[in-house]
Amino acid sequence: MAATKTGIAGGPELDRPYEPSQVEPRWAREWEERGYFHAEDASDKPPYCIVLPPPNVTGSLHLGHALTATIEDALIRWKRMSGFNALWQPGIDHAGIATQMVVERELVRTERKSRHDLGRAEFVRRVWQWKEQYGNRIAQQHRALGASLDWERERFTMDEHSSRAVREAFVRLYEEGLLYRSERLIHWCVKDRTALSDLEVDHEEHAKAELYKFAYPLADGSGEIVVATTRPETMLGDTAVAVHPDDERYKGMVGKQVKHPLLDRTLPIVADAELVDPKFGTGAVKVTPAHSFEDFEAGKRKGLPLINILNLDGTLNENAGRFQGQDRIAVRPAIQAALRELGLERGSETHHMSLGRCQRCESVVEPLLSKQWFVKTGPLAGPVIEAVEAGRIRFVPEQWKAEFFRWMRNIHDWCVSRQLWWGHQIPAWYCEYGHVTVARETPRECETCHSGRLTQDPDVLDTWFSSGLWPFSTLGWPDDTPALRTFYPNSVLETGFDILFFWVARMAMLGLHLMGEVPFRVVFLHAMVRDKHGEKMSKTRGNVIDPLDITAKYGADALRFTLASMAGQGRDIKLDEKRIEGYRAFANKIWNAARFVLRSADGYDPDRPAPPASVYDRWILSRFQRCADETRQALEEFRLNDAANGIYRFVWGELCDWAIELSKPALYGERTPAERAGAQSALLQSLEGALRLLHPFMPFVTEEVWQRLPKRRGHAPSIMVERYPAPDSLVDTQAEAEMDALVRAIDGARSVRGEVNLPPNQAVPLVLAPRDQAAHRLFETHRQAFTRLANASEVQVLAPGAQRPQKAAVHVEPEVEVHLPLAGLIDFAAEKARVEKELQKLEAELAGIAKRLDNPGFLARAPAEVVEKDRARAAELEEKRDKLTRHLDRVTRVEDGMNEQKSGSNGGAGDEKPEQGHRSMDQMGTHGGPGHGGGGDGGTGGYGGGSSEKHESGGQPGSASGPEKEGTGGEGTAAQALSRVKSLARGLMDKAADALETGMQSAEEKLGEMAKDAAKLQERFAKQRASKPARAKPARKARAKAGGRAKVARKAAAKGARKAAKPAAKKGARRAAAKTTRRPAKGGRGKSGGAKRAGKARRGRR
RNA sequence: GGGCGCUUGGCUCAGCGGUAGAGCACUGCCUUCACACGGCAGGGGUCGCAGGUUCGAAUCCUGCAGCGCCCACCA
Repeated sequence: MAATKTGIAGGPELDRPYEPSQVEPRWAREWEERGYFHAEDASDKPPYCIVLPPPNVTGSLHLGHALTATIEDALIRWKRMSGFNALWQPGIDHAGIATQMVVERELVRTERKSRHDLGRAEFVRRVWQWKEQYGNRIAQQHRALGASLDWERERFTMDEHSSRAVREAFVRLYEEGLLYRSERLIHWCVKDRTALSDLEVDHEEHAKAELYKFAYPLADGSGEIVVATTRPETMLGDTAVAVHPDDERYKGMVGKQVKHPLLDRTLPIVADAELVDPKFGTGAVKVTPAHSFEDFEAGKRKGLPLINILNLDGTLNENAGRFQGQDRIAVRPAIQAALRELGLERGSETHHMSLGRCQRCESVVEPLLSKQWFVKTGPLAGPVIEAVEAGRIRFVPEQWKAEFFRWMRNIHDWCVSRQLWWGHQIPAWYCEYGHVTVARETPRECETCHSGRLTQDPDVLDTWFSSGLWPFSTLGWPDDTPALRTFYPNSVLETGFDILFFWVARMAMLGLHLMGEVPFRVVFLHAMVRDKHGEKMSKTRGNVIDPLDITAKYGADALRFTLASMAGQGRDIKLDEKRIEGYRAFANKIWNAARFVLRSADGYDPDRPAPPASVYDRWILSRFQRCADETRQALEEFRLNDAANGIYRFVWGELCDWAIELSKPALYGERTPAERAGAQSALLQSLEGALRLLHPFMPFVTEEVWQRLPKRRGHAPSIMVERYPAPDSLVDTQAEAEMDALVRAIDGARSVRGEVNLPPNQAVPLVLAPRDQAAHRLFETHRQAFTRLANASEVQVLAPGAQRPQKAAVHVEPEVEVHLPLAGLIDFAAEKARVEKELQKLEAELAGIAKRLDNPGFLARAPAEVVEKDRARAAELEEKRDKLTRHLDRVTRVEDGMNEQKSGSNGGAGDEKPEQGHRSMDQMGTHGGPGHGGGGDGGTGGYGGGSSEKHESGGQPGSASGPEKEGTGGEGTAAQALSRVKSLARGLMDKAADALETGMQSAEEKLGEMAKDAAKLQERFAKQRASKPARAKPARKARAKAGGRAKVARKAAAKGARKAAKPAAKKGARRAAAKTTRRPAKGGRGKSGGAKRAGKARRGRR
């Protein structure tokens, strides 16, 4: 069909369904080749900059990356379209430990060699080789997602420039005394044989341990002191026993010496209130300053010596005497045995403690005395705290600020040296006399003694040191570059909350210190994407989902939109593939809407769009503008989910469900040429605008469709360099009000149709009874809308106050009563039940309001507008109630008439009565029209005599109505109940399957849980049965007797009965959605669209 | 041990003081010429429990229970 030719070679026709795989790779390539992703170093446009959190070079794209990319690309594309010089800075992190481990494993696997076999230089060369081979993968994966990163600026934390920045930062901090080398207790991983920072240690909660007690004999032989420990082996490094100074038990012992039972040493008994909790254990603590952080501090206070008993691989060293060479954990029984032999064992108990494990390899981390480099964080953190307090850095969501403060205010010095080979080697050199020279370039001689024999510190820097410089090192720092001047501070730093301390805090400290200004204005933290069990996805768990598999299946657009729509979630995002599937349908919906609109776009001139010709045109343009305003607002506030959902709702619930449907007659040439042009224009404009609104979220389908739309002269060559929809003056409250009334009336007609079980494809006549002249004009104008959208065979609009048809089902709105004169098609007993049900609903709501309005406290204290709203609502409900009551009267009498009819009398239609009162009037005759065949013309054959035929042929309504009146049950109800139970059961099964699959629960636990759930299920089922005791069986009987047609009546009657006890109303619920005018876009598209929502809100304010 | 967060229909989640919502799933009807990756209609929740504040509470406060996360060197 190729409505408009695109500039893209090989573009598919607007085939159906939409096929993302044919579109996405092409545009991803095209955009990049055209240079759209590139930002200028300097520009007249205002700058906007986000740096992509550099993924690990070993990384493969997972859903966390995809979420990051989705959010950041949405922001960048939005800003770019809004006239900003938008830079999204890409890069890769060398990821010290992680990468070294990956390459080491690979080495063992392929060559059966360790890195030591290769030597440092060769090993590092291999890592680079690995990087060249695989390091580009994640960048390609980002391209597939449509990420508009400025690839020309792509960086690596180990590239020459970054390395220079690292050395510069190191030297400056050293010179300022903010970086020092010191022998201190650090976390040591004996497996990876490196120091770890505090953050790289995970604490296993409630680790089960043995609290072991043994006695130290006093040196003077006057007795013993019993200590409790979870680590008996560390007694080899003990240099004291501590008690609480106020502990009466040990008062006389403080100052005495105890004899070490296994080594030839004595140690003092000291008093320390800080270290010792007299209530714990025996109240006496063995002190091992070299192997416990707490003891280390105590040792400092008491001037105790440090005895290191460990080698770097976790075995005991020469200080362990005869235990030398054994592993520190494996040796434990031997130590215990030795103590037992000496008769010093004093029992043990089970104890729960937290155990530090290496984040990477999970081995138990050892506190170890070691010489390492540290960053003095106190002086760096202070200014950052001030900056955040002053609002120079803002947190979104704000709750993270508190967490950030907590950490920053209790910050410890940062151990930055790592005993690895892969990373930035520390720019410090030592001469043979132990002097240190720290320099930017390799020095020739020692700056202290001028010795030429220098050795560089073999250690490398923590990966986070280089990524801590990322917001400015990528822009050219330490040079003063135009890019740095333009894009520092970055606008937003967006990342997962899990690296708030690792990365964000360090960037804030280093950035503020080295640049003199905070590195970013906003810290925007997103949730973690979890697997379907809520488990964190990680390589070690093996539960990583490759987003590209998802992309291949549903398209990058669908994945991105899903992630964006869930971006509001605080901590966890449990991704359900079904959701993605749903949004693929959305892309397809857009595709087809465009297909349709383009099909009748002939004659449309985008440079001279026709003015709106109908309410529909003005309405959809107005709604578009509201959607645009709300989207921009949501984006400004980082509510991406609200933005995405709002657009979804506009496109599906308003543009497709209503605007397109209502415009069809005009587009098909059934109206005037002006109306046709107006409809074309309004639809194309709102579709085109919606595409631009949506582009940051679904870049591909919006581009592909946009290219095919007729465009203005001088339009941009791509939607991604078009302007984002700006404020305009399209809002038309008049049109919205009219549409609102119209939509409610049509919805009402549909609803009645549904409830009396008319098949959608069966056209039936419709009679509208408007409240006043204005309503009359409105509905007269829009008769055709009912024909099309409520499948009316004929629409008659009565004069206000005119006689209503009597054999009808009805829906009441304030402006209009919608009558379906369906004699012969429906069972009036059912209609009666239906209306009674609705009346009950109304009464319940009225009662609620009345209770409030009768409450003096409410009247006195509630805001005036709340009271007024209630009054208005009450009036509305009362009016509706009256109308329905009158309708019920008519139906009741018709029912009698039908009985007569059944018995042969053909009358029953003569007892109509006027609306305004209860005067009996027989003179109506042909007045009302539809009631009497003569009122309408051809179409009215649907009721009256002709319909009787249908009636009879369709089943036996008469016979159905008999049992129904008492039975009030239905197969519909039975089916619903069944589906209910099925749902519950499914949930149960899913949970069970999950639990078993993950092996997270023991079978016993699971059984207990299932039993509980099963009880709940049973209870519900019982409740459901109890609420309609006599129903199921009579219903079945009735069906058997009455045949299919009786279903209508049964269903309606059953519902009436069921609902009687429950005042809560579905319609009321729907109305609730209307109150949010600010954000009508909650959740999905909804059945009734925004027209209704907005309309209801306005009505409420009246 | 300290701190934070969560508990709303079968599932995943919005709502956070004024009439209980969305998507998926479920039920019924409809292959009407944009779309069955569709349309229309419908069923389903006393918002974890117990108190309190308020004219009014999913919404605010307190306590309890369950779940999760972060921080911390308690032997």
